[in-house]
Amino acid sequence: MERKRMDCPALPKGWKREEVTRKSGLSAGKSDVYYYSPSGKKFRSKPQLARYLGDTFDLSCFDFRTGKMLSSKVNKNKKVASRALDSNKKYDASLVLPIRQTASIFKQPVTHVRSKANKGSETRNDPKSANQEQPKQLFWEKRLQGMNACDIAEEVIKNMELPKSLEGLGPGWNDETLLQSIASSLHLSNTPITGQTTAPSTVEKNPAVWLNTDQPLMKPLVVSDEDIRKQEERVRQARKRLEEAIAGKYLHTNKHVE
DNA sequence: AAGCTCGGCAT
DNA sequence: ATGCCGAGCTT
Repeated sequence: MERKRMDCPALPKGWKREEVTRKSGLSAGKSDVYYYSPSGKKFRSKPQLARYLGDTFDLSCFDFRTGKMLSSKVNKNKKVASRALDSNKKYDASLVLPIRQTASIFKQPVTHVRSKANKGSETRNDPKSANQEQPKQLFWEKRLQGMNACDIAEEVIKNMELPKSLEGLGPGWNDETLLQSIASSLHLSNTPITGQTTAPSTVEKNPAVWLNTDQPLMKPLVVSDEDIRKQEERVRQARKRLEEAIAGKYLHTNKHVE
C-alpha cells in the first residue's frame, strides 16, 4: 500500500498526512493515519496533535482520519442544556448561531426595555421600535470565529480572498474576522459600508467611545471608479462562463470558479 | 535507540 | 465500530 506523505491543505502550510494500511494480523485491511509537522515530527492521534499546536490552530472542526475540516464538528463541545436533554426532539447544535435567530435582513427587535419607570410595559415586536437602534456588543463579531460555511457534503468552504486594500481593526483581527464582520454589516445594515472613521489607534484605546457598531471592523476604504469597472468586468466574465457551462460546452471545467 | 506495526482497551 | 496509545518487533 501507498506510504506517501501528502500535503494536508486543512492544516497550516508544511504539514503532511500519511495513511498506512495494516497488512497483517486481525486488523489487516484497516488503516492508520499519521501527520507530520513541517519539522518532521510524527503525530498519531488528534489529542497529540492538539497538544502540540495549542492555541496556534483550532482543530475543533478537523477530522483526523480524513484530514479535512468538517462543519459537523462545529459546536460539538458546546451544549444547550434544556434542549439537548429533550431526547424526543431532533436537535442540531451546529445550527444555532450566537446571534438572534430571526430573519436578519429586516430589523426585528425582540424586546425593547425603555426604562425602569414603566416596568411591565416593555414593547415586544412593536413595529414602532423596529427602526430604533439595537444595542450591539462591542466586537460581537468575535463570536463568529471558527464558524464556516459548508457545502452539502459538510466540507468547509474556503473563505474567499479579500482585496488587500481591506484592512481590519480591533483586538486581534485577521482575515477571517474581517470577512465575517463585513458580511455581517452588509446583512444587518442598510447604510453604505465605509468602515470605521476613527483612527484605529483611538478605537483600540477606547472602543466603547469610538467604535461605530454599524460599521464593520475595518479601516475606511475608498472604492474607485477603476475598482468598480474591474468588478463589473469580473461579473461579466463569470456570467459568460456560466452561460457556456449551462449550454453544456464545458461540463467539466468547474476548476476555475471564482 | 528510534521507528514501525498491530493489539486491545476505552469510548 | 474506531480512536488512541502501549509495547513488541524491526531497523
